Amino acid sequence: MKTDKMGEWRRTHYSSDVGPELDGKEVTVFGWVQEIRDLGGIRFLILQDKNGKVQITIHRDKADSKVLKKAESLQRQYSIGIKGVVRKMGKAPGGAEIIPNEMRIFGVAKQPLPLDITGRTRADIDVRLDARVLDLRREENQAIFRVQHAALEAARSFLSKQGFMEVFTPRIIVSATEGGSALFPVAYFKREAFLAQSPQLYKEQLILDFEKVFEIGPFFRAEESHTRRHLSEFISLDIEEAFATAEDVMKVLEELIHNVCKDVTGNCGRELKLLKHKIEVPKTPFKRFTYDEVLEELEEEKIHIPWGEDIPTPAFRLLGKLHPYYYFLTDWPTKAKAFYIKPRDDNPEISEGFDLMWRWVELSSGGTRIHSKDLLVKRLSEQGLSPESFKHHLQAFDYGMPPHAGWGLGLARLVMALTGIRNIRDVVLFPRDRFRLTP
RNA sequence: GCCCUGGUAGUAUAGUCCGGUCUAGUAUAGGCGGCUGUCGCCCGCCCGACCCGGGUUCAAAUCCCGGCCAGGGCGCCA
Repeated sequence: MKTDKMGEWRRTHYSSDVGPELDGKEVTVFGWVQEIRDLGGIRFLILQDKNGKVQITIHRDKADSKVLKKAESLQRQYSIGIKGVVRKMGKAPGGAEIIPNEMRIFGVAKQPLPLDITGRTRADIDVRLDARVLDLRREENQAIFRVQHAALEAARSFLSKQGFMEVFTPRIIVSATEGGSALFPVAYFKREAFLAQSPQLYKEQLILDFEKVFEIGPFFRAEESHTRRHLSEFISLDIEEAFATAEDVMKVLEELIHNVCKDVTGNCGRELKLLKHKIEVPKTPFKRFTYDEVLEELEEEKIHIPWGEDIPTPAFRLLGKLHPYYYFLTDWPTKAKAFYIKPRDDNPEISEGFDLMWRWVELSSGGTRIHSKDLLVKRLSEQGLSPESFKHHLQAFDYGMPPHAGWGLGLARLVMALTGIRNIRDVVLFPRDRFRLTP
């Protein structure tokens, strides 16, 4: 099919701008055909753009013959332009519609589409992800990413006001020595390198110069996990602060969450309505439970966890039922935390590490860091890591490393909390998991 | 890596337990036709499917075995 050129046409209004107050005004709108309702003598097109939908109405006996002919050739998902006159009309959605004088077809769409873009016939997530750009036509899906955008804006603005500076650390790193989760190897010229699993070491080094830094970026973990809250590639929001303790950065974190919730609630009314989700803006300070308190609580529920062990997922699910809000878990056993988390001075068995939970999901994890080189080297060895392979990191500790603390927050998990979406794949545009590498 | 569940038109499902009634039903999308106020428009007609391989049986969408794929869960996830 022959398509039209955009030519000199430029959009004058978005769908959301078209209302009864524009009655009689000529407008140019661009967008995609979401639905066609042909009643014979009258034909309704629902035109969708990034802001919403507007109805285009074509009367068979009144419309220009060229417009009529084009209208008859339209199909779902064609991208088109309409130049027409707004008419106040109580019977139209939003109280107004556009009567076209001219129509241009820019892009056609193969029929039938691989899934229902109106969302009435629901498709499985696998089918939806295979046709992700079409899946993202659905307004609820677009709403998720607008919420994410608002959350990011709120977080950036909050952190900047608190004196944090945004930085970027390398995604390509030299060795897999950070311990813990598996890394993806990459061919780096003639050497082997790895994709970074976190900015941890770099952000710690940078507080020596900038004191308060934050980073928002993708990280990679080659885990075997296949759950609704894990991906191989995820966006992490990290901060690190000099001359600070766990309690200090927990305050930053809870204030950040509070601000994000407040801003998203204020700015994303339409999106939250589309998602049928209400955000309860959490009051600060958040509740804090110690590891020991949680173990006791679980004991009452007949779940026994030996002291020092990590808390298994089913136990976390139960905790989420008991505490359906944002809360901190503190005083973790040192051996359950990473090598760089500082043991308490009065009891080295217990660390100054913490987790921020939302119900049963771990949103963030952080703590006071070790700033003594000797202790850090000792902890590395205890965890079976070689201090030699950390020499570039350790050099920072020779140059006046101050006490410091920080945390990392999983963006997609936060968006899940903000939208009520239960599968992390739904809140990532093109998710990468153990089995999915396309599209 | 382990466990559970599933795989039927473009999409979503019924049928599977208890083999024959299935020439595989329904909705939606798509095609054709009709309809001047729809907003999940409506009405009529049409197109379109049992994941792959093997086995059992007179007979397999249905039972068995293997494979592939998917979903969920667990472990793992500094």
